[in-house]
Amino acid sequence: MSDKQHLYLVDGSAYIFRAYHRLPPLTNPEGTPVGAVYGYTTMLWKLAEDLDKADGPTHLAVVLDKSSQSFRNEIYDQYKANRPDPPEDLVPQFPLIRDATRAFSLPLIEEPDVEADDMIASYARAAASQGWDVTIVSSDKDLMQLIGTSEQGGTIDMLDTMKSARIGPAEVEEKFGVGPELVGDVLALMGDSVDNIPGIFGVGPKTATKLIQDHGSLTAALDAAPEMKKSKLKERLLEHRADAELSRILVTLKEDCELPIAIEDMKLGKIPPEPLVAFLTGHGFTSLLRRIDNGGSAPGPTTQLHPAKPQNKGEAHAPKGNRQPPPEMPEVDRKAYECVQTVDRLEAWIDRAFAARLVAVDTETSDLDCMLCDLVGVSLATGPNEACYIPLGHGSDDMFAEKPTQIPLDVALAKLKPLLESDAVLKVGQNIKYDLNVLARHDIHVAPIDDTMIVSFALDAGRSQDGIGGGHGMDELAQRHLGHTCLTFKEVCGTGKKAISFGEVPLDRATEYAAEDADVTWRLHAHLKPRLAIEGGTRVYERVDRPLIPVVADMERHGIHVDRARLAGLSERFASEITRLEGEIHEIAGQEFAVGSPKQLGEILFDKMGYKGGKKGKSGQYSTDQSVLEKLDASGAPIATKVLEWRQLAKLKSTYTDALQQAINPRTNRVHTSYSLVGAQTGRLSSTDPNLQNIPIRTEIGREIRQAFVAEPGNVLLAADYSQIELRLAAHMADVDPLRDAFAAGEDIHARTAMEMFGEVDRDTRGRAKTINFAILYGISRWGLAGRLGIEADEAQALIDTYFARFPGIQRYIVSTLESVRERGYSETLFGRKTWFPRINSKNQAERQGSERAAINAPIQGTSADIIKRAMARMAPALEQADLKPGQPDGVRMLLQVHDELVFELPEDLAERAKPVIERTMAEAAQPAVSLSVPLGIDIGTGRSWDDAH
DNA sequence: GATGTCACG
DNA sequence: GACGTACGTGACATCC
Repeated sequence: MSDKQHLYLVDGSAYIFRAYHRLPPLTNPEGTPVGAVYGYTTMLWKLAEDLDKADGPTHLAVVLDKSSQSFRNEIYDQYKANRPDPPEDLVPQFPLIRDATRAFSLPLIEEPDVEADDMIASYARAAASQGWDVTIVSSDKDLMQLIGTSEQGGTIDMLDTMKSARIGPAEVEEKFGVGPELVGDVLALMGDSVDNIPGIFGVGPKTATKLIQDHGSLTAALDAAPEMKKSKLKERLLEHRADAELSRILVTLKEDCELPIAIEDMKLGKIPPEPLVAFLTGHGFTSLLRRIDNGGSAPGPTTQLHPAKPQNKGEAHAPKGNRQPPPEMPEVDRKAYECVQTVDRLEAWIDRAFAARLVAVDTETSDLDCMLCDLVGVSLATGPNEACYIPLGHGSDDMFAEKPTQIPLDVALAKLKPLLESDAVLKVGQNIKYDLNVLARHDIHVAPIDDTMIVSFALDAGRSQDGIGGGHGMDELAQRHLGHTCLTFKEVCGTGKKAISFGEVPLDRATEYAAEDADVTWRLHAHLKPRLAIEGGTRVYERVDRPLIPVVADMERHGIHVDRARLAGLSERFASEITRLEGEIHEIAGQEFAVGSPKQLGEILFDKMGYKGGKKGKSGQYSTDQSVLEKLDASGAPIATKVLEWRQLAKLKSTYTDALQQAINPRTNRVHTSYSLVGAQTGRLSSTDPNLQNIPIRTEIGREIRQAFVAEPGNVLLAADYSQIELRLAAHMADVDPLRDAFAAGEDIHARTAMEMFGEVDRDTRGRAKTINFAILYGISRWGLAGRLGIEADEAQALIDTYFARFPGIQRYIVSTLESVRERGYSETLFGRKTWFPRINSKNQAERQGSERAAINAPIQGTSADIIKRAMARMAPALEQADLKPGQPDGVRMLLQVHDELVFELPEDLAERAKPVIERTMAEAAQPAVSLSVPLGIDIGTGRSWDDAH
């Protein structure tokens, strides 16, 4: 083996297009494609393995196209203009190519304004002129011009990895009939329809080769044209000479590009295993992963094949992952932003976004409620400080006030629509569900999308202890990851009574705020998205959460019908009952007071009336909650009964019957909740404004509120819920055979537990068994269980011991889960969703134990959330396949999700056909990613109202 | 804005 | 020896 340096330059962009077409379409069940990425990964692997071989690389770099625009577009505006959009399922793979390259710790070259071919040419020439050998990993014919040997003895050849073929001067001669130095001349005559290089019309490879062979060069061939005998070819050569000369320039590679990384720095060494393992795991590339684990061959000559153990054992409360140094980007410069006020400038920005293939988008509106607001402006960003704001609805309502210059709303939206809907351009937003809804109301259906808030959640759920949006809000992310303080909405719009709507903000100020939001979103995406692959978040993000965003947006936008008159009737009834009870309470107490004030009530009950059992909390206030009042009630305190009744009615009236009437949207006449995808650390959704996930059901009087949720005439509501899903998952995850058998046999699970625990089943033992089953899911303590069952702590401990003895898997699950969380800092669901527990090793016992209980529960609650989310993402395709017209006025529509339940509205006559489709989609939602050892049971029903559907 | 309470899974 | 006692949410009323 000689000690000659050998540089390999990988043409990554060209590779993935070929890999996409050549490889089987590897996709996961949700259809997230990874075929090309897989091909690319195996290719890098193979190259790295060749390190010590003769002719193998000593140095290696990957070159990618930065954007689809280059200096050639300035020479010829039609350059590559005919190029079709990349296939829809290739687009999401582009960023993953970068992730893969980083996972191999390989240098990555991406330069604006030139193409990958130019960078390859420049590096190849530079290396060869130092006497290095160069291999270009590509089969692109344009690059064949470079093949040959330099004066310094460095050879340049090519390697087609798909055909395992070396391409040297002989192969070029065979293909083109001329040597590499004349390939450019042949190409200039031929043209290229894909790149839209004109060439000479009617001249193909055969003719082009012959002309160059005969005349020795392009110029000579063109010069000889007048002398040729009369023919079609002669005419064409004369007529299109200029085209050929332009083409010659276009196919010429720029060989003097600035080299951003020195070739010496491309030295290929041992591939560090950690990021690679993380990447392979994250994408489920298990066959490659096994090659590392089997003591084998991480690519490259490795001395240490296994990933190092994390160094921060026992320090999980001090995570480092989300405190990375900011990436290399210029400081945010608000003066760099453009306010777009003409169609020309708008078109320029749209072109720029198409060229970049990725654009951050943000909408500004008149109100936080995306179903009530008006669109006020749109901002776009294509890079750091490359951002603009397009005002569309600025100016006060005063008709005499002068409005600022703005592109008319309909004109601007018509221009933006093709960009926002183009498969070839990824739209990135921070909480993009909001923008999806705003734009959908203007008939713009934004896709494909990425969401920095959801990416942050997939990476860092639970890491932040408090803060609006659970620590995934933009201002917070900007501060944490970019070290940047955003302009706040309050700074721009003011606060309180003096607050103005965004449409009243002067344009210069509005531009600074709005364009900054898009700019910061772009930066956050660049920073956070690569972490997904490195840290194993890709699976849950790509397969669970990302596909859900448009699904949930649709549910929000459609809303649900509530019967206003019925709610008003209930409000009236409750009001008079409340008044009556209040009078009776005051009479018993012997004075008037605010029944709704726990402070006053506590003083009345325990000080004035002298009841026993008053317990003061740390705020020095008596507790008067339900359990306290029930005890008083049982010991014969009539006032406690009345207060309990009063509390129930006051709650139902204020929170439901009054508030829901207010929540009816006057435009749609329906109630539109807003779901948060980052609201619960476990991965559950949460629902706000109004919360439709806590509509009463447990009491008779509460269920009357459910009766006000109704279908439109001719339709019915369908409710489908997972039966005991968390217990089923616990049985599976903890390997509890008796529970699994009971579920498999369709038994009453609490009765079975009672039998195992107490040896007999009756109302009492079944009820206690049910309490214990739930206690298990929540992380049990003897005192907690004792309180719930009204027994002593040592009796409760005895029950817990019995439970563990009967179901030994449970204890193993608890111990191993806690061990893992203490060591790694996070828990994981069956689908790989992480929840971090920064206080799991806290010295404060209460804090630590609280984290432990949450950590025991999170994998179960989170897996349940993953499963129903997968069902939701698959629901529309499943209904479509069954011809149930999802989303259409005469079809089936999903309206609500309540953790283990989905609510649909559909024409009455579709109900019987819809039921099995919905049931199957929900029951099979874990598959094929996860194979459960218990069946998932679904209860399903229909009715005019939500109550009737149960 | 914090606290207490209670609606849901 | 004290701590505070089941997991995950959101809305409302009161009070400071």
